[in-house]
Amino acid sequence: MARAGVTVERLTLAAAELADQVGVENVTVAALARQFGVKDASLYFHLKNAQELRVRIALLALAELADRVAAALAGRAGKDALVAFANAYRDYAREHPGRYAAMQIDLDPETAAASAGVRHAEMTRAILRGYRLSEPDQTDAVRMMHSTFHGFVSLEKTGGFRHTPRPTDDSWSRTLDALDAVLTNWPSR
Amino acid sequence: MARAGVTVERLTLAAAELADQVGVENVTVAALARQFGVKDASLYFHLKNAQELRVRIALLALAELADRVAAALAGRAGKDALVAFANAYRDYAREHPGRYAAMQIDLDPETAAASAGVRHAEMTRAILRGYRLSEPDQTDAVRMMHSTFHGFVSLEKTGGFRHTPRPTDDSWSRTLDALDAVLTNWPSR
DNA sequence: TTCTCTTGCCTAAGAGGGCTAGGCTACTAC
DNA sequence: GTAGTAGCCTAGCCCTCTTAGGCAAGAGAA
Repeated sequence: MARAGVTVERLTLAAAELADQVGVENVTVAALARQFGVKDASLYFHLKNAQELRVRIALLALAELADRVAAALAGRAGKDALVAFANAYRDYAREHPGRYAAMQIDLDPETAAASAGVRHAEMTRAILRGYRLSEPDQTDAVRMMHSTFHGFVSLEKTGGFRHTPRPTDDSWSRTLDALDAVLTNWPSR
Repeated sequence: MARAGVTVERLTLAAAELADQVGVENVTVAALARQFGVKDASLYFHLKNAQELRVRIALLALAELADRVAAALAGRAGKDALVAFANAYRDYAREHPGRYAAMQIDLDPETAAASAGVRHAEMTRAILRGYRLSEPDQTDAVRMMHSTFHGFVSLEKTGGFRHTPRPTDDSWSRTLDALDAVLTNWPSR
């Protein structure tokens, strides 16, 4: 009997691709086992449980996204950097809806701290250097920025913007303009 | 044999409460049946399938949220209205995490059009009357506003802000300040 | 009251998925 | 070559979703 050669890495990658195709909620241990030509029970040698699969997809996605963002930010500053970051973020979410959805699951604190989410947060702060904000304004601005990106992408995906004919791409770029404007002129108390 | 007195309304309400307690993904036909002292199969007399349950939770939540927002907006205008809307939205999401999560599922177009989401959208536009924006700026602004609210609430819930000590309430109110500022001075092309 | 029809529940049963326990086998290291 | 372990298997349990078919309670008509 030849071995199937299952590894956690291969499982995670296959799970991520499955997630993009059918949604995270449909990423099942059984489906993966079929894909690898192996029985479901066998996968529990590599995984603690089905939840671990989703967590691993999330961590993979966080790392991939961080890489993309890093590449997009290289050599840019100010609004240029903002737009590049935003587009990298949105593009990733659209290309990988399942991976993106997995990112939203609640990671336990230690896992989150060890994840690429940290790199992500650092880069977000890096963008704001161009806008010369000091604490705590910087934290507030980071949170607003992240909220705007995530909210937009998320609503766009679930069809929240469907009832108005205006192209979402247009609204997106105007939202980035607005974000740039408010960061440039952050309201002081 | 006394009848259990199951109705779609009672089912939906129980499902919504269950969702708030254990999450939408754990709202199961079987669990509801247990709660009503009835066999699972019996519920299919009232429901088409398990998905319908989640849709009904979503519709209930949309209606409840629309009511809350309407109440919050009464007699307010400008930034006052913006803040009232935002807080009503966030409070609802925090009090009813399961219902809120259910709201994010993808409703098919006709269902969505018949839902209270429409009322919601109208009220959002009503806020913007105070800021005197004309189309298409108004649509862009509505989308940005909604994105910010949803994004913030969503990230707050999944722990996305946990790595920074700053109280999220503070970031929230500063975000609203910023939103007010950018709406007041919407960047023209 | 009695008959009838509909409504609301039931049992039975199959298809999946999650997961554990225990066993066999192929490779690895000595 | 042998011991040990890593990688897979079968069997089996529980849970959920869903369909099919049956029976009884209650409402309305005769």
